[in-house]
Amino acid sequence: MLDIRLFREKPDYVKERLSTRGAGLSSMVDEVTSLDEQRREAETERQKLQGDRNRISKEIGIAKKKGEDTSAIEAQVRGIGDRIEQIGRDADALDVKQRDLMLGIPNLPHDACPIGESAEQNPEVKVWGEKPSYDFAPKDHVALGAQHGMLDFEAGAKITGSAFVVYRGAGARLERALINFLLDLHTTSHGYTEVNTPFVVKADALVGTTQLPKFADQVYHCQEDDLYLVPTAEVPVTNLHREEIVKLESLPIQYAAYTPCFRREAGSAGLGTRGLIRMHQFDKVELVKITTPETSMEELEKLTANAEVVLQTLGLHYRIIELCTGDVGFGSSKTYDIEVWAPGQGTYLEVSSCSNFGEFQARRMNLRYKDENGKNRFCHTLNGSGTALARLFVALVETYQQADGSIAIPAPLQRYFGTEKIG
RNA sequence: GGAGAGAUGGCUGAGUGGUCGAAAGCACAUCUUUGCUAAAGAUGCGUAGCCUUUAACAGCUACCGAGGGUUCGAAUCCCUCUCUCUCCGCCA
Repeated sequence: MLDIRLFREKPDYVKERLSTRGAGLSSMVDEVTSLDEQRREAETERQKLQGDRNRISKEIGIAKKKGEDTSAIEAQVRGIGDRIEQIGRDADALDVKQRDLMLGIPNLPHDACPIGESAEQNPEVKVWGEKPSYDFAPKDHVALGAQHGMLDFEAGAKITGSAFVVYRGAGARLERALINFLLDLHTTSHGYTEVNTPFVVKADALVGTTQLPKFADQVYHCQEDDLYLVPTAEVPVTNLHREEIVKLESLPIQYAAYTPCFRREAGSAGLGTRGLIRMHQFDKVELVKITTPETSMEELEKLTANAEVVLQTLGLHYRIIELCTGDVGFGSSKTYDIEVWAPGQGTYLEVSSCSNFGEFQARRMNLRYKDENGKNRFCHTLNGSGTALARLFVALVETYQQADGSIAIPAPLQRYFGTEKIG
């Protein structure tokens, strides 16, 4: 959520920034400011009447002690009470309306975020390694998965539905090895604290990290208990500190967490992809940082670098693109996407999206810290995948397939997996 | 799932309809004093919003787990919910 004061004081700036995301957003600014004016007018009136009531009610108490008759003055206060209720209803309604509107307005892209209209304009900012070449026709992970009995899409469809998979044998073991490898890497080499959270959360948590209310159709909801399956560990982990005032000395707070991620992918009918690329459930190790406003941009660079180490250690070719203003996510002010090369697909796959949300999420979840002057200020929050598992699995098996059909396991992963190759 | 108890400011803990945003203690901050590494005294010490303002101060409003209700007036009475603790049941 954005700061309402920014709308009052610099409406043109807010409009200008929002318009870099796309047309149509800047008109919301005028809607907010006019609503805000009405709301405050009603609020001020209500508060003035409440003051009257408080004052006169006290007088009644004093008069009663003296044994005086107070029926006339009581009637007067009753009248005030009625007006408070009327005006209060207006004020509350305007307040809800304003909040709903504000929750639907995306974050302002940072000045450092490149201007652009769509994904085509995302600049490539880094390339690491090279596309591997093969003297045979590389297979894709679906074929390799079937060949080694690692991936069973039919079983996933049978017990749950399409876009769910069953990992078997070496596949299940590889998935588990990768999770352990990633958690160990980030906790021992990069200073993150491992957390293991619930995989279901309440609505407030999703509002805090911006999945609700706008993207309600993308999350699985358990109606009976009003709980949601996490679409990413970002949700439970960032919300760990919601409604807290954290100590300045504790910043930056850095967490690494493994969770499965559940996404309805509504709107992407058939999901349009083969294999593991786009599933309703996939594993992911997520990195989350809570920082001061002054350090968040440099922490974004570090976070991205931490995620890159994963691919470097595994020897996987990747590139980094920076999302332009027209493509950057709803809550983000600046985002890097890391895309790994998958030879069997002949394409890059997004395995990590590293974002600085500024105070956008912190404001929604009321996450603050006390600064040097003892003043409460909103923290900045960041997160990035470190990395998504399913696509990492894809890149790994497709990259390391051998002419004889076997799959080599990169050296750093061998102690987690147990052997040097599959097949 | 059943029975009972509870939820008050950073912490402990008073307060059962009227000058209560809330006693007291602890902790913390500043100052003073004695002096020596501890003690005494004074003052201050919640959050958010509104109004005003260059800014601050002052003022006003709301907040005593959450949401409703009763009342001229609610931390205090009533209802619903959430969470915590104890006992019983069930259970990996």
